[in-house]
Amino acid sequence: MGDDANEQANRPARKQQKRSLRTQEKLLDAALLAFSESGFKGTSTRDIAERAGVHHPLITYHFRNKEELWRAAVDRVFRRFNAVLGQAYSAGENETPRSRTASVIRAYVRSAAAQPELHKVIIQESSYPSARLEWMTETHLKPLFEASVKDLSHLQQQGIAPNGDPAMLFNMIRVTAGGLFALSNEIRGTSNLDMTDDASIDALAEMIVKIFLPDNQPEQISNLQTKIA
Amino acid sequence: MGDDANEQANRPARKQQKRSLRTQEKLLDAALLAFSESGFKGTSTRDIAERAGVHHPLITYHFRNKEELWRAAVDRVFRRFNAVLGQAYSAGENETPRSRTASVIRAYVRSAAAQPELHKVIIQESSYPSARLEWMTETHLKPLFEASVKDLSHLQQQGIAPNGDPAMLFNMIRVTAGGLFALSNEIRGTSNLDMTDDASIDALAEMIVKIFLPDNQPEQISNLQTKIA
DNA sequence: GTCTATATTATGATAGAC
DNA sequence: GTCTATCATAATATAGAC
Repeated sequence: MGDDANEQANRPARKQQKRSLRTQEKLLDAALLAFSESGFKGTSTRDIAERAGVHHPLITYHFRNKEELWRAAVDRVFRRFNAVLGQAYSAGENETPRSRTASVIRAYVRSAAAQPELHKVIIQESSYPSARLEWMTETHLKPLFEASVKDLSHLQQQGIAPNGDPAMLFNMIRVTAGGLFALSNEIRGTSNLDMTDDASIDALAEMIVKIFLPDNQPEQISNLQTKIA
Repeated sequence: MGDDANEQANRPARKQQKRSLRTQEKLLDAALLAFSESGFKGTSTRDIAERAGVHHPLITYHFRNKEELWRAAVDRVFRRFNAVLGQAYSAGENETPRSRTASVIRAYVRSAAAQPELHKVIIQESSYPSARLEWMTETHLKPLFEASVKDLSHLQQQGIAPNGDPAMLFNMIRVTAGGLFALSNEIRGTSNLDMTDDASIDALAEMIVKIFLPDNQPEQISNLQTKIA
Protein backbone atom coordinates (compact mmCIF):
# COMPACT_ATOMS: atom_id res chain seq x y z
CA MET A 1 0.00 0.00 0.00
CA GLY A 2 3.07 2.26 -0.26
CA ASP A 3 3.30 5.23 -2.58
CA ASP A 4 5.79 3.35 -4.75
CA ALA A 5 3.31 0.68 -5.74
CA ASN A 6 0.76 3.33 -6.51
CA GLU A 7 3.23 5.31 -8.62
CA GLN A 8 4.21 2.26 -10.63
CA ALA A 9 0.61 1.34 -11.23
CA ASN A 10 -0.35 4.88 -12.23
CA ARG A 11 2.49 5.68 -14.57
CA PRO A 12 1.02 4.03 -17.69
CA ALA A 13 -2.45 5.06 -16.67
CA ARG A 14 -1.36 8.68 -16.52
CA LYS A 15 0.25 8.40 -19.90
CA GLN A 16 -3.00 7.06 -21.30
CA GLN A 17 -4.93 9.77 -19.54
CA LYS A 18 -2.71 12.37 -21.14
CA ARG A 19 -3.23 10.96 -24.62
CA SER A 20 -6.93 10.70 -23.98
CA LEU A 21 -7.06 14.31 -22.88
CA ARG A 22 -5.20 15.35 -26.01
CA THR A 23 -7.69 13.69 -28.36
CA GLN A 24 -10.52 15.16 -26.31
CA GLU A 25 -9.07 18.61 -26.79
CA LYS A 26 -8.57 18.07 -30.49
CA LEU A 27 -12.18 16.96 -30.76
CA LEU A 28 -13.41 19.94 -28.74
CA ASP A 29 -11.49 22.39 -30.93
CA ALA A 30 -12.76 20.82 -34.12
CA ALA A 31 -16.30 20.56 -32.76
CA LEU A 32 -16.45 24.22 -31.79
CA LEU A 33 -15.27 25.31 -35.21
CA ALA A 34 -17.68 23.04 -37.05
CA PHE A 35 -20.69 23.82 -34.86
CA SER A 36 -20.01 27.55 -35.10
CA GLU A 37 -19.89 27.35 -38.88
CA SER A 38 -22.75 25.03 -39.66
CA GLY A 39 -24.85 24.80 -36.52
CA PHE A 40 -25.81 21.66 -34.66
CA LYS A 41 -27.93 20.05 -37.36
CA GLY A 42 -25.60 21.09 -40.16
CA THR A 43 -22.54 19.53 -38.58
CA SER A 44 -21.78 15.84 -38.92
CA THR A 45 -19.75 14.02 -36.33
CA ARG A 46 -17.72 12.57 -39.18
CA ASP A 47 -16.71 16.05 -40.24
CA ILE A 48 -15.67 16.88 -36.69
CA ALA A 49 -13.62 13.70 -36.41
CA GLU A 50 -11.98 14.41 -39.75
CA ARG A 51 -11.07 17.97 -38.74
CA ALA A 52 -9.63 16.64 -35.50
CA GLY A 53 -7.68 13.94 -37.32
CA VAL A 54 -9.39 11.29 -35.24
CA HIS A 55 -11.49 8.23 -36.04
CA HIS A 56 -15.15 9.02 -35.67
CA PRO A 57 -16.20 6.30 -33.24
CA LEU A 58 -13.92 8.04 -30.73
CA ILE A 59 -16.54 10.76 -30.39
CA THR A 60 -19.00 8.34 -28.92
CA TYR A 61 -16.25 6.93 -26.74
CA HIS A 62 -15.19 10.26 -25.25
CA PHE A 63 -18.44 12.23 -25.31
CA ARG A 64 -21.24 9.66 -25.53
CA ASN A 65 -22.97 11.46 -28.42
CA LYS A 66 -23.15 14.56 -30.63
CA GLU A 67 -25.16 16.57 -28.12
CA GLU A 68 -22.72 16.00 -25.25
CA LEU A 69 -19.80 16.94 -27.48
CA TRP A 70 -21.61 20.14 -28.38
CA ARG A 71 -22.24 20.94 -24.75
CA ALA A 72 -18.60 20.31 -23.77
CA ALA A 73 -17.32 22.48 -26.62
CA VAL A 74 -19.68 25.33 -25.72
CA ASP A 75 -18.77 25.10 -22.04
CA ARG A 76 -15.16 25.46 -23.01
CA VAL A 77 -15.45 28.69 -25.04
CA PHE A 78 -17.64 30.34 -22.47
CA ARG A 79 -15.20 29.54 -19.69
CA ARG A 80 -12.37 31.01 -21.75
CA PHE A 81 -14.36 34.10 -22.68
CA ASN A 82 -15.55 34.74 -19.14
CA ALA A 83 -12.01 34.40 -17.78
CA VAL A 84 -10.77 37.24 -19.99
CA LEU A 85 -13.80 39.40 -19.25
CA GLY A 86 -13.65 38.78 -15.50
CA GLN A 87 -10.01 39.75 -15.47
CA ALA A 88 -10.73 43.08 -17.19
CA TYR A 89 -13.61 43.64 -14.83
CA SER A 90 -11.44 43.13 -11.73
CA ALA A 91 -8.49 45.06 -13.13
CA GLY A 92 -10.61 48.19 -13.54
CA GLU A 93 -11.77 48.33 -9.94
CA ASN A 94 -10.03 51.61 -9.18
CA GLU A 95 -10.90 53.40 -12.41
CA THR A 96 -13.81 55.80 -12.84
CA PRO A 97 -17.09 54.13 -13.89
CA ARG A 98 -16.77 55.41 -17.45
CA SER A 99 -13.16 54.36 -18.04
CA ARG A 100 -13.80 51.03 -16.33
CA THR A 101 -16.73 50.35 -18.64
CA ALA A 102 -14.59 51.40 -21.58
CA SER A 103 -11.93 48.92 -20.48
CA VAL A 104 -14.47 46.14 -20.18
CA ILE A 105 -15.87 46.95 -23.63
CA ARG A 106 -12.37 46.85 -25.10
CA ALA A 107 -11.72 43.50 -23.42
CA TYR A 108 -15.07 42.23 -24.65
CA VAL A 109 -14.32 43.22 -28.24
CA ARG A 110 -10.83 41.73 -28.17
CA SER A 111 -12.08 38.53 -26.61
CA ALA A 112 -14.92 38.31 -29.11
CA ALA A 113 -12.42 38.81 -31.93
CA ALA A 114 -10.16 36.11 -30.52
CA GLN A 115 -13.06 33.66 -30.22
CA PRO A 116 -15.52 34.45 -33.01
CA GLU A 117 -16.83 30.91 -32.53
CA LEU A 118 -18.54 31.96 -29.33
CA HIS A 119 -20.84 34.46 -30.99
CA LYS A 120 -21.35 32.25 -33.97
CA VAL A 121 -22.55 29.42 -31.76
CA ILE A 122 -24.87 31.74 -29.86
CA ILE A 123 -26.38 32.93 -33.12
CA GLN A 124 -26.65 29.41 -34.49
CA GLU A 125 -28.51 28.18 -31.45
CA SER A 126 -30.71 31.26 -31.23
CA SER A 127 -32.04 30.65 -34.70
CA TYR A 128 -34.76 28.35 -33.42
CA PRO A 129 -35.96 27.20 -29.98
CA SER A 130 -34.30 24.08 -28.60
CA ALA A 131 -33.25 22.41 -25.38
CA ARG A 132 -29.68 23.36 -26.24
CA LEU A 133 -30.57 27.05 -26.41
CA GLU A 134 -32.39 26.83 -23.07
CA TRP A 135 -29.40 25.18 -21.45
CA MET A 136 -27.00 27.73 -22.90
CA THR A 137 -29.22 30.61 -21.81
CA GLU A 138 -29.58 29.43 -18.23
CA THR A 139 -26.00 28.29 -17.79
CA HIS A 140 -23.97 30.92 -19.58
CA LEU A 141 -25.98 33.78 -21.03
CA LYS A 142 -28.17 34.84 -18.12
CA PRO A 143 -25.35 35.42 -15.61
CA LEU A 144 -23.47 37.71 -18.00
CA PHE A 145 -26.67 39.44 -19.06
CA GLU A 146 -27.87 40.16 -15.54
CA ALA A 147 -24.56 41.49 -14.30
CA SER A 148 -24.14 43.68 -17.39
CA VAL A 149 -27.64 45.14 -17.28
CA LYS A 150 -27.23 46.00 -13.61
CA ASP A 151 -24.00 47.87 -14.34
CA LEU A 152 -25.50 49.58 -17.37
CA SER A 153 -28.44 50.84 -15.33
CA HIS A 154 -26.05 52.50 -12.90
CA LEU A 155 -24.16 54.06 -15.78
CA GLN A 156 -27.43 55.40 -17.18
CA GLN A 157 -28.32 56.95 -13.82
CA GLN A 158 -24.96 58.68 -13.82
CA GLY A 159 -25.55 59.98 -17.33
CA ILE A 160 -22.65 57.99 -18.72
CA ALA A 161 -24.62 55.57 -20.88
CA PRO A 162 -27.46 56.60 -23.22
CA ASN A 163 -31.03 56.32 -21.94
CA GLY A 164 -33.51 53.64 -22.92
CA ASP A 165 -34.29 50.10 -21.80
CA PRO A 166 -30.99 48.83 -20.36
CA ALA A 167 -31.69 45.31 -21.62
CA MET A 168 -32.05 46.68 -25.13
CA LEU A 169 -28.94 48.80 -24.72
CA PHE A 170 -26.92 45.82 -23.55
CA ASN A 171 -28.00 43.79 -26.54
CA MET A 172 -27.16 46.62 -28.90
CA ILE A 173 -23.65 46.92 -27.51
CA ARG A 174 -23.28 43.19 -27.43
CA VAL A 175 -24.15 42.63 -31.09
CA THR A 176 -21.89 45.42 -32.29
CA ALA A 177 -19.08 44.05 -30.12
CA GLY A 178 -19.54 40.43 -31.13
CA GLY A 179 -21.72 40.27 -34.21
CA LEU A 180 -19.27 41.84 -36.63
CA PHE A 181 -16.83 38.99 -36.06
CA ALA A 182 -19.51 36.45 -36.83
CA LEU A 183 -20.05 38.31 -40.11
CA SER A 184 -16.38 38.66 -41.01
CA ASN A 185 -16.67 36.51 -44.13
CA GLU A 186 -19.43 38.69 -45.49
CA ILE A 187 -17.82 41.98 -44.47
CA ARG A 188 -14.61 41.03 -46.22
CA GLY A 189 -16.68 40.61 -49.37
CA THR A 190 -18.63 43.88 -49.29
CA SER A 191 -16.06 46.26 -47.91
CA ASN A 192 -12.32 45.88 -47.67
CA LEU A 193 -12.55 45.57 -43.91
CA ASP A 194 -10.79 42.57 -42.42
CA MET A 195 -12.32 41.97 -39.01
CA THR A 196 -9.54 39.58 -38.06
CA ASP A 197 -7.08 42.43 -38.42
CA ASP A 198 -5.82 43.99 -35.17
CA ALA A 199 -6.33 47.50 -36.53
CA SER A 200 -9.97 46.78 -37.32
CA ILE A 201 -10.53 45.21 -33.91
CA ASP A 202 -9.14 48.23 -32.09
CA ALA A 203 -11.00 50.64 -34.36
CA LEU A 204 -14.27 48.86 -33.63
CA ALA A 205 -13.63 48.94 -29.88
CA GLU A 206 -12.92 52.67 -29.95
CA MET A 207 -16.00 53.41 -32.02
CA ILE A 208 -18.21 51.45 -29.65
CA VAL A 209 -16.79 53.34 -26.66
CA LYS A 210 -17.23 56.70 -28.37
CA ILE A 211 -20.74 56.03 -29.59
CA PHE A 212 -22.18 54.14 -26.62
CA LEU A 213 -20.32 56.08 -23.91
CA PRO A 214 -20.25 59.61 -25.34
CA ASP A 215 -18.66 62.13 -22.99
CA ASN A 216 -21.25 64.65 -24.10
CA GLN A 217 -24.47 63.20 -22.83
CA PRO A 218 -27.73 65.22 -22.86
CA GLU A 219 -27.29 65.86 -19.12
CA GLN A 220 -23.97 67.58 -19.69
CA ILE A 221 -25.33 69.51 -22.64
CA SER A 222 -28.14 70.79 -20.45
CA ASN A 223 -25.58 71.95 -17.93
CA LEU A 224 -23.68 73.75 -20.67
CA GLN A 225 -26.82 75.42 -21.91
CA THR A 226 -27.72 76.45 -18.38
CA LYS A 227 -24.32 78.09 -18.11
CA ILE A 228 -24.93 79.96 -21.35
CA ALA A 229 -28.29 81.22 -20.17
CA MET B 1 -55.50 31.03 -85.68
CA GLY B 2 -58.17 33.30 -84.10
CA ASP B 3 -58.02 34.56 -80.54
CA ASP B 4 -60.88 32.27 -79.56
CA ALA B 5 -58.94 29.12 -80.27
CA ASN B 6 -56.01 30.46 -78.30
CA GLU B 7 -58.20 31.34 -75.33
CA GLN B 8 -59.75 27.92 -75.23
CA ALA B 9 -56.42 26.21 -75.37
CA ASN B 10 -54.92 28.43 -72.67
CA ARG B 11 -57.68 28.27 -70.12
CA PRO B 12 -56.66 24.97 -68.52
CA ALA B 13 -52.97 25.83 -68.93
CA ARG B 14 -53.48 29.04 -66.97
CA LYS B 15 -55.27 27.17 -64.22
CA GLN B 16 -52.33 24.79 -64.00
CA GLN B 17 -49.88 27.69 -64.04
CA LYS B 18 -51.71 29.23 -61.13
CA ARG B 19 -51.59 26.03 -59.07
CA SER B 20 -47.96 25.58 -59.96
CA LEU B 21 -47.18 29.11 -58.81
CA ARG B 22 -49.01 28.48 -55.56
CA THR B 23 -46.92 25.42 -54.71
CA GLN B 24 -43.79 27.30 -55.71
CA GLU B 25 -44.69 30.06 -53.28
CA LYS B 26 -45.45 27.59 -50.52
CA LEU B 27 -42.08 25.98 -51.11
CA LEU B 28 -40.28 29.33 -51.15
CA ASP B 29 -41.89 30.38 -47.88
CA ALA B 30 -41.03 27.09 -46.21
CA ALA B 31 -37.52 27.09 -47.63
CA LEU B 32 -36.76 30.58 -46.38
CA LEU B 33 -37.91 29.71 -42.89
CA ALA B 34 -35.98 26.44 -42.78
CA PHE B 35 -32.77 27.83 -44.29
CA SER B 36 -32.86 30.83 -41.95
CA GLU B 37 -33.20 28.55 -38.95
CA SER B 38 -30.79 25.77 -39.76
CA GLY B 39 -28.60 27.02 -42.58
CA PHE B 40 -28.09 25.37 -45.95
CA LYS B 41 -26.37 22.21 -44.73
CA GLY B 42 -28.63 21.85 -41.72
CA THR B 43 -31.84 21.95 -43.75
CA SER B 44 -33.18 18.90 -45.53
CA THR B 45 -35.34 19.21 -48.59
CA ARG B 46 -37.74 16.74 -46.99
CA ASP B 47 -38.20 19.12 -44.07
CA ILE B 48 -38.92 21.98 -46.46
CA ALA B 49 -41.44 19.88 -48.37
CA GLU B 50 -43.12 18.85 -45.14
CA ARG B 51 -43.40 22.44 -43.91
CA ALA B 52 -44.87 23.44 -47.25
CA GLY B 53 -47.31 20.53 -47.17
CA VAL B 54 -45.97 19.30 -50.48
CA HIS B 55 -44.44 16.04 -51.65
CA HIS B 56 -40.68 16.31 -51.71
CA PRO B 57 -40.00 15.32 -55.31
CA LEU B 58 -41.82 18.52 -56.26
CA ILE B 59 -38.78 20.47 -55.14
CA THR B 60 -36.69 18.94 -57.86
CA TYR B 61 -39.52 19.49 -60.29
CA HIS B 62 -39.95 23.19 -59.59
CA PHE B 63 -36.43 24.23 -58.60
CA ARG B 64 -34.06 21.58 -60.03
CA ASN B 65 -32.20 21.12 -56.73
CA LYS B 66 -31.64 22.33 -53.17
CA GLU B 67 -29.21 25.07 -54.19
CA GLU B 68 -31.58 26.62 -56.73
CA LEU B 69 -34.40 26.58 -54.22
CA TRP B 70 -32.16 28.38 -51.76
CA ARG B 71 -31.24 30.98 -54.33
CA ALA B 72 -34.85 31.62 -55.29
CA ALA B 73 -35.90 31.94 -51.66
CA VAL B 74 -33.09 34.39 -50.90
CA ASP B 75 -33.83 36.44 -54.00
CA ARG B 76 -37.40 36.74 -52.82
CA VAL B 77 -36.67 38.16 -49.34
CA PHE B 78 -34.13 40.61 -50.64
CA ARG B 79 -36.55 41.93 -53.23
CA ARG B 80 -39.19 42.40 -50.56
CA PHE B 81 -36.78 44.07 -48.16
CA ASN B 82 -35.34 46.40 -50.77
CA ALA B 83 -38.79 47.45 -51.90
CA VAL B 84 -39.67 48.70 -48.41
CA LEU B 85 -36.30 50.37 -47.95
CA GLY B 86 -36.34 52.03 -51.36
CA GLN B 87 -39.79 53.41 -50.67
CA ALA B 88 -38.64 55.00 -47.40
CA TYR B 89 -35.59 56.36 -49.18
CA SER B 90 -37.64 58.03 -51.90
CA ALA B 91 -40.32 59.27 -49.51
CA GLY B 92 -37.76 61.23 -47.49
CA GLU B 93 -36.40 63.20 -50.43
CA ASN B 94 -37.58 66.55 -49.12
CA GLU B 95 -36.59 66.04 -45.50
CA THR B 96 -33.37 67.27 -43.90
CA PRO B 97 -30.44 64.80 -44.16
CA ARG B 98 -30.74 63.85 -40.51
CA SER B 99 -34.48 63.27 -40.44
CA ARG B 100 -34.31 61.46 -43.75
CA THR B 101 -31.64 59.12 -42.39
CA ALA B 102 -33.73 58.63 -39.27
CA SER B 103 -36.70 57.68 -41.44
CA VAL B 104 -34.61 55.19 -43.39
CA ILE B 105 -33.29 53.67 -40.16
CA ARG B 106 -36.83 53.31 -38.83
CA ALA B 107 -37.92 51.67 -42.08
CA TYR B 108 -34.88 49.40 -41.97
CA VAL B 109 -35.65 48.28 -38.42
CA ARG B 110 -39.31 47.70 -39.13
CA SER B 111 -38.52 45.79 -42.31
CA ALA B 112 -35.88 43.71 -40.51
CA ALA B 113 -38.41 42.92 -37.78
CA ALA B 114 -41.00 41.91 -40.36
CA GLN B 115 -38.51 39.64 -42.14
CA PRO B 116 -36.09 38.29 -39.55
CA GLU B 117 -35.34 35.49 -41.99
CA LEU B 118 -33.33 37.88 -44.14
CA HIS B 119 -30.75 38.61 -41.48
CA LYS B 120 -30.75 35.03 -40.28
CA VAL B 121 -29.92 33.82 -43.77
CA ILE B 122 -27.16 36.40 -44.13
CA ILE B 123 -25.64 35.27 -40.84
CA GLN B 124 -26.00 31.61 -41.74
CA GLU B 125 -24.21 32.05 -45.03
CA SER B 126 -21.54 34.30 -43.56
CA SER B 127 -20.49 31.63 -41.12
CA TYR B 128 -18.11 30.08 -43.63
CA PRO B 129 -16.95 30.89 -47.17
CA SER B 130 -19.02 29.42 -49.98
CA ALA B 131 -20.16 30.06 -53.53
CA ARG B 132 -23.57 30.90 -52.10
CA LEU B 133 -22.11 33.65 -49.92
CA GLU B 134 -20.19 35.07 -52.86
CA TRP B 135 -23.31 35.14 -54.98
CA MET B 136 -25.34 36.77 -52.22
CA THR B 137 -22.64 39.35 -51.62
CA GLU B 138 -22.29 40.37 -55.23
CA THR B 139 -25.97 40.28 -56.08
CA HIS B 140 -27.64 41.72 -53.01
CA LEU B 141 -25.28 42.87 -50.29
CA LYS B 142 -22.81 45.04 -52.17
CA PRO B 143 -25.36 47.38 -53.78
CA LEU B 144 -26.98 48.18 -50.43
CA PHE B 145 -23.60 48.46 -48.74
CA GLU B 146 -22.12 50.85 -51.26
CA ALA B 147 -25.11 53.15 -51.38
CA SER B 148 -25.32 53.24 -47.59
CA VAL B 149 -21.63 53.92 -47.02
CA LYS B 150 -21.72 56.76 -49.52
CA ASP B 151 -24.64 58.37 -47.70
CA LEU B 152 -23.02 57.78 -44.32
CA SER B 153 -19.83 59.51 -45.44
CA HIS B 154 -21.79 62.60 -46.36
CA LEU B 155 -23.56 62.54 -43.02
CA GLN B 156 -20.21 62.31 -41.27
CA GLN B 157 -18.90 65.31 -43.21
CA GLN B 158 -21.94 67.27 -42.07
CA GLY B 159 -21.33 66.24 -38.47
CA ILE B 160 -24.58 64.29 -38.31
CA ALA B 161 -23.13 60.80 -37.99
CA PRO B 162 -20.27 59.85 -35.62
CA ASN B 163 -16.75 59.78 -37.01
CA GLY B 164 -14.77 56.67 -37.84
CA ASP B 165 -14.52 54.31 -40.81
CA PRO B 166 -17.91 54.63 -42.55
CA ALA B 167 -17.84 50.95 -43.54
CA MET B 168 -17.45 50.01 -39.89
CA LEU B 169 -20.15 52.45 -38.88
CA PHE B 170 -22.56 51.03 -41.44
CA ASN B 171 -21.98 47.52 -40.17
CA MET B 172 -22.46 48.61 -36.57
CA ILE B 173 -25.80 50.20 -37.39
CA ARG B 174 -26.75 47.30 -39.55
CA VAL B 175 -26.18 44.62 -36.89
CA THR B 176 -28.03 46.57 -34.22
CA ALA B 177 -30.90 47.15 -36.63
CA GLY B 178 -31.05 43.56 -37.88
CA GLY B 179 -29.10 41.34 -35.53
CA LEU B 180 -31.39 41.63 -32.55
CA PHE B 181 -34.23 40.06 -34.51
CA ALA B 182 -32.03 37.13 -35.44
CA LEU B 183 -31.35 36.69 -31.72
CA SER B 184 -34.98 37.06 -30.60
CA ASN B 185 -35.18 33.50 -29.27
CA GLU B 186 -32.19 34.05 -27.04
CA ILE B 187 -33.20 37.56 -25.94
CA ARG B 188 -36.60 36.30 -24.88
CA GLY B 189 -34.78 33.85 -22.63
CA THR B 190 -32.34 36.22 -20.94
CA SER B 191 -34.43 39.34 -20.58
CA ASN B 192 -38.18 39.79 -20.83
CA LEU B 193 -37.79 41.61 -24.11
CA ASP B 194 -39.91 40.32 -26.95
CA MET B 195 -38.33 41.51 -30.17
CA THR B 196 -41.43 40.52 -32.16
CA ASP B 197 -43.39 43.03 -30.13
CA ASP B 198 -44.24 46.35 -31.85
CA ALA B 199 -43.23 48.34 -28.78
CA SER B 200 -39.79 46.70 -28.73
CA ILE B 201 -39.32 47.29 -32.43
CA ASP B 202 -40.12 50.98 -32.14
CA ALA B 203 -38.01 51.33 -29.00
CA LEU B 204 -35.04 49.81 -30.78
CA ALA B 205 -35.46 52.09 -33.79
CA GLU B 206 -35.58 55.18 -31.58
CA MET B 207 -32.51 54.11 -29.61
CA ILE B 208 -30.55 53.53 -32.79
CA VAL B 209 -31.49 56.95 -34.12
CA LYS B 210 -30.61 58.65 -30.83
CA ILE B 211 -27.30 56.86 -30.38
CA PHE B 212 -26.05 56.80 -33.95
CA LEU B 213 -27.43 60.17 -35.01
CA PRO B 214 -27.01 62.25 -31.84
CA ASP B 215 -28.04 65.88 -32.26
CA ASN B 216 -25.13 66.86 -30.07
CA GLN B 217 -22.11 65.90 -32.10
CA PRO B 218 -18.56 67.06 -31.17
CA GLU B 219 -18.69 69.63 -33.96
CA GLN B 220 -21.76 71.29 -32.50
CA ILE B 221 -20.26 71.12 -29.03
CA SER B 222 -17.21 72.96 -30.33
CA ASN B 223 -19.46 75.62 -31.79
CA LEU B 224 -21.23 75.93 -28.48
CA GLN B 225 -17.96 76.25 -26.64
CA THR B 226 -16.76 78.84 -29.13
CA LYS B 227 -19.88 80.82 -28.39
CA ILE B 228 -19.16 80.60 -24.66
CA ALA B 229 -15.60 81.83 -25.15
C1' DG C 1 -7.64 3.42 -25.51
C1' DT C 2 -8.08 2.47 -30.51
C1' DC C 3 -9.74 0.46 -34.52
C1' DT C 4 -12.88 -2.16 -38.16
C1' DA C 5 -17.26 -3.52 -39.35
C1' DT C 6 -21.95 -2.78 -39.37
C1' DA C 7 -26.91 -1.77 -38.08
C1' DT C 8 -30.23 1.76 -38.89
C1' DT C 9 -32.01 5.79 -40.40
C1' DA C 10 -31.97 10.09 -43.16
C1' DT C 11 -30.80 12.53 -47.22
C1' DG C 12 -30.57 14.40 -52.20
C1' DA C 13 -32.03 13.19 -56.45
C1' DT C 14 -34.32 10.45 -60.19
C1' DA C 15 -37.39 7.21 -62.84
C1' DG C 16 -41.56 6.26 -64.35
C1' DA C 17 -46.76 5.54 -63.50
C1' DC C 18 -50.83 8.37 -63.57
C1' DG D 1 -48.53 18.83 -62.86
C1' DT D 2 -48.55 15.18 -59.28
C1' DC D 3 -47.51 11.01 -57.11
C1' DT D 4 -45.13 6.37 -55.63
C1' DA D 5 -41.14 3.80 -55.63
C1' DT D 6 -36.40 3.63 -55.50
C1' DC D 7 -31.25 4.37 -55.89
C1' DA D 8 -26.94 5.89 -53.97
C1' DT D 9 -24.91 8.11 -50.44
C1' DA D 10 -24.12 9.92 -45.88
C1' DA D 11 -25.53 10.23 -41.23
C1' DT D 12 -25.64 8.70 -35.95
C1' DA D 13 -24.57 5.24 -33.22
C1' DT D 14 -23.05 0.60 -31.59
C1' DA D 15 -20.76 -4.02 -31.30
C1' DG D 16 -16.91 -6.31 -30.81
C1' DA D 17 -11.88 -7.36 -32.25
C1' DC D 18 -7.31 -5.87 -30.88
